[in-house]
Amino acid sequence: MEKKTVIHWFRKGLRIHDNPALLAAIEEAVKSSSALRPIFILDPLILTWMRVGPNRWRFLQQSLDQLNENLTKIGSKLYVIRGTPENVFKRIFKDWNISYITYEYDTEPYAKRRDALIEQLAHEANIRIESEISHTIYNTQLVIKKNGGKAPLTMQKFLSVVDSMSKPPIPVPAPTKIPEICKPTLDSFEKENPHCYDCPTLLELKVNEKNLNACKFPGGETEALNRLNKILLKKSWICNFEKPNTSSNSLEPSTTVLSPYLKFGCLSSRLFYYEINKIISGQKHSKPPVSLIGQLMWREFYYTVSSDTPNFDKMVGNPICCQVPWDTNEKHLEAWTYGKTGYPFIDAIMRQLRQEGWIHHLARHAVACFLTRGDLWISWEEGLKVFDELLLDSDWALNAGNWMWLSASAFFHQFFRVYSPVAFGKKTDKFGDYIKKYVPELNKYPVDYIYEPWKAPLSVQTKAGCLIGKDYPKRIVIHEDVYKVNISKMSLAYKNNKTNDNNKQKGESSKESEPAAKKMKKVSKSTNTTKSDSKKSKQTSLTKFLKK
DNA sequence: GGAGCAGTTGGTGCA
DNA sequence: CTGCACCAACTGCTC
Repeated sequence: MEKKTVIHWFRKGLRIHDNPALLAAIEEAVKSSSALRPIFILDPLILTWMRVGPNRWRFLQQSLDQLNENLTKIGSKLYVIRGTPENVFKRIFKDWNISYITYEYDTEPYAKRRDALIEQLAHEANIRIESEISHTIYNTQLVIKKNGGKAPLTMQKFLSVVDSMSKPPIPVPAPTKIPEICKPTLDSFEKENPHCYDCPTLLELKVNEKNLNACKFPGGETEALNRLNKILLKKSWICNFEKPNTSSNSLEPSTTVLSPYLKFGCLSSRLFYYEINKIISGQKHSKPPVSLIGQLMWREFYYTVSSDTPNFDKMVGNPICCQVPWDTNEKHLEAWTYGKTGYPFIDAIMRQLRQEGWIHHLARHAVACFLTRGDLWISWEEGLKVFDELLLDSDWALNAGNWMWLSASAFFHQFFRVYSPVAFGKKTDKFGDYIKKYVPELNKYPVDYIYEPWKAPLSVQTKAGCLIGKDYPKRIVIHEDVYKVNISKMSLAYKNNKTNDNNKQKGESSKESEPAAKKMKKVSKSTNTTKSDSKKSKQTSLTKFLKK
């Protein structure tokens, strides 16, 4: 009989620092003189259905490599096991004589289902299983409890709730040397194939290295800590940080780019939180929601709301999401996705996203507004899918939450504030250097036309070697026309939502009211000017009110 | 229950 | 260059 084995199961949390579940596993292994096997499960099926672009596969591959390195340094290693979690556990329950399993708690619905299944299996096999909270700074369930059983739906409310709670747990140190006695022997698979638990290569992850761009943000815990430590040196920058004042289109990132490391858990959000707090305490400093701590609080906020909201990543069946009759337009969606809208600022952002896997938060605002309520009137769920594929930091809760925010579907409601695909970028890059970098076909354009190349006279276009409509697309919509129509469509969607909500509350059948989508089509044809339309709607709501 | 205010990050035009 | 009113007018929260 194989000697007893203790498992720590890595999923997110790809680090050894501030990893309480890993520490618990080590402690148990030492105490019971068991073998310690830290594992990561690589499900080959996921390679076929998950929306993960090559940049993020590379980031994961690098993160696993560094995790294995860091585990090796303390006398262990990472066992990467191929298969579905269910099949993998069924097999190792038998082969490894497992007595105890630990993992980091995960709030995502997919993860909750997965973990419930494994907990059930462990229970049936009489194996102890324990999870620790360390992906978020706060325990999301406690935040919800403190707020009366519901997730706070505004940032201010969230901040007041966490302020009234006790300070979050202090990060735990990384483990040091693991005793020899906890070293596992080779199992029968390893005897046949000594490399069967090795970290995956890019080839195994079906990434064609030839298609990859230069790696700007390498994955892994060591990279994460190096990046954090460099930032921590900039004390006055940290104290003065205000997100809205950072640039969406500088040639090098104007923010920390720690998000991919937080997403995979290469960096502990609690460590980041405590290190920043150390620096700002006793100093004059910016405050949430715009400060660096505020950025972490936004992450907590979305994690908390998403854990408490059904269908959080969808419009239909999502109780906090405004139901909007978005259009489908394959051509426009494709133009947006590949950076061919004819708006250089928008296209530069979308191309940077595809190449590098990271774009500034405000750049995300500009393209998200453009896709949804601003210009194209396409569902935020389509944008979410593209971001999910291409972002290194794509995080289920944050991605859906921010898409709802930008499309004014939840959290944010001032839908009449629309980003201009021309004016917004000019504020921080008046010469268009960012555009020239990512949309190189325009790099000979004079500064007067770089944001609006369709305005360039033919002679200028010829001289710059780039004809609009041939070498660079003609803009696919006229922003100054469509955004006004879209504002009034949004206004109507809000009104319909309100009536539907009221009907629901009264317990009336919603079938009686005309479906929102039908109403919308009628109106969008007749909306020429915002003024007359909104006056009309004001009147109708007033008469309705008087009739009551 | 209604008024008033605030809400991480809009754009434009004018003083 | 900065500050401000205006655009038309949203929701959630507080009092």
